[in-house]
Amino acid sequence: MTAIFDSISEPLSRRVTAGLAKIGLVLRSRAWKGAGLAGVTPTQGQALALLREAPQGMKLAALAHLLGVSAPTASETVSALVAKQLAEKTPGSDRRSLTLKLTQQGETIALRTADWPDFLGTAVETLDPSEQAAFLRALVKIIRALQENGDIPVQRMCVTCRHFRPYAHPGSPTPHHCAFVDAPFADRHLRLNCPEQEPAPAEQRDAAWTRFAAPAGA
Amino acid sequence: MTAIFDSISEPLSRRVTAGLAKIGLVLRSRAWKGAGLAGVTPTQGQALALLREAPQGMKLAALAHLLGVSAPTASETVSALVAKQLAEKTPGSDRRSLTLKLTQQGETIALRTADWPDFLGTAVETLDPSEQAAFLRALVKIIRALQENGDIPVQRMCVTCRHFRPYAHPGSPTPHHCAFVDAPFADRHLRLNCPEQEPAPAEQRDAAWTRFAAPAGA
DNA sequence: CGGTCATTGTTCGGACTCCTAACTATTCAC
DNA sequence: GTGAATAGTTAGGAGTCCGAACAATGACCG
Repeated sequence: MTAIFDSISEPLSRRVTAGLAKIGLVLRSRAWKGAGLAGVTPTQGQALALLREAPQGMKLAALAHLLGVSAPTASETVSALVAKQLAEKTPGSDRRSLTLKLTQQGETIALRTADWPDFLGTAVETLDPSEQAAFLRALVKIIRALQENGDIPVQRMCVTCRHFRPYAHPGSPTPHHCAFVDAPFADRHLRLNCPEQEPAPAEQRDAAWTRFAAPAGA
Repeated sequence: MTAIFDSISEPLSRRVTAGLAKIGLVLRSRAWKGAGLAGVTPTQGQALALLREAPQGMKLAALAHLLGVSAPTASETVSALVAKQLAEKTPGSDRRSLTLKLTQQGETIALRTADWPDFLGTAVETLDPSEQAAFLRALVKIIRALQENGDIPVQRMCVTCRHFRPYAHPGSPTPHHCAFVDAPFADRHLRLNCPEQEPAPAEQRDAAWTRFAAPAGA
């Protein structure tokens, strides 16, 4: 039953990564055009978005880690934002560290630049809802694997959260449960960046993952 | 049956694009580290990969378009590659245009740098095969939508190919058919970059797409 | 033939991205 | 206290990216 294409094609996972890379490429190139209009460049825009998600402020090293760049690059980027009066450096806990915060203007710009990948959202919406949900579920799995491997900074995802109860309601259309808001939910509600997320202890996390990742969800 | 999460969450498509953006971010940052070892930078590596797929050579403007950058940027990038003796400029059809080709060394490096997203391949392989296939299918849909919208250069995909016969074998595990090699295939074999691809005329393309995209494939 | 006009690619100036290496200031550990 | 770790900056260099202005060449038209 093996098709000829199984032997003559590149591996499936390779074609998938190629596809993801193509999307990454266009995101990068769009970021220059789109974010450029708002007067900020891609990395600066990314930094604004990250700072917006951390209203209590963020250290430079943390920002560098999240951006996936070295400390000097982050330092330069922040300096540029400060020069544009979109962010400010406030004293941190130490006298050597500092806390980064957005200014009023920064908030405004951050909201505006958060829209730049809208063209991609439009493309995603050509998938029907159940396909989007399955796609999101697969993305979560991929990102978790990257995180587990140390290839990506730790994300505030449901699947590694203390309040996540996968398949607490088997058979239901909303089979999972969030113990924080005490409500059931489905794959389509999975979050990558929940403000309420708290990392679960290792043992709980592994058990939850095993249960969540089972093919049939059984 | 609407869950509380439907009202308090960001839209599904937005969370999907956020996930794709996160993967794009790590690809970018990895490209600096990984490709840096081979002595080429991300854009240069990307250019090598594109040139490798076009053994007959490529014009500068075409490369710029595929890279998603302006002509000056492409010109600089190519100059860097030529200086490193990884590519060469040969006369084109005109006396103003030129044809870009890889050198022997360039081939070697292109093969090496083609490996850099391997860490992502490893993560993708944590999905079971049927989930990978569904993921690829969804990626194809997204990329097609981007292409249709002019957000991404035209790709050599099965779904827009003259030889593509979606669901020519309904009910079979390999329901589609490629008229070029005259063999059946499945979603998991879909290609994003087939050397044999020839764009189908508009009418055929639309008919094939309608048939392919139908939820049940019926 | 000569005059436009579009095309192909380059150069220029400037801002940003990104790194490693070297540096200052501060804090912690013993 | 002295020395090691930590937080961030500066310096230098290669690369990425753009728009504007430029030289060629080719195409078209009167």
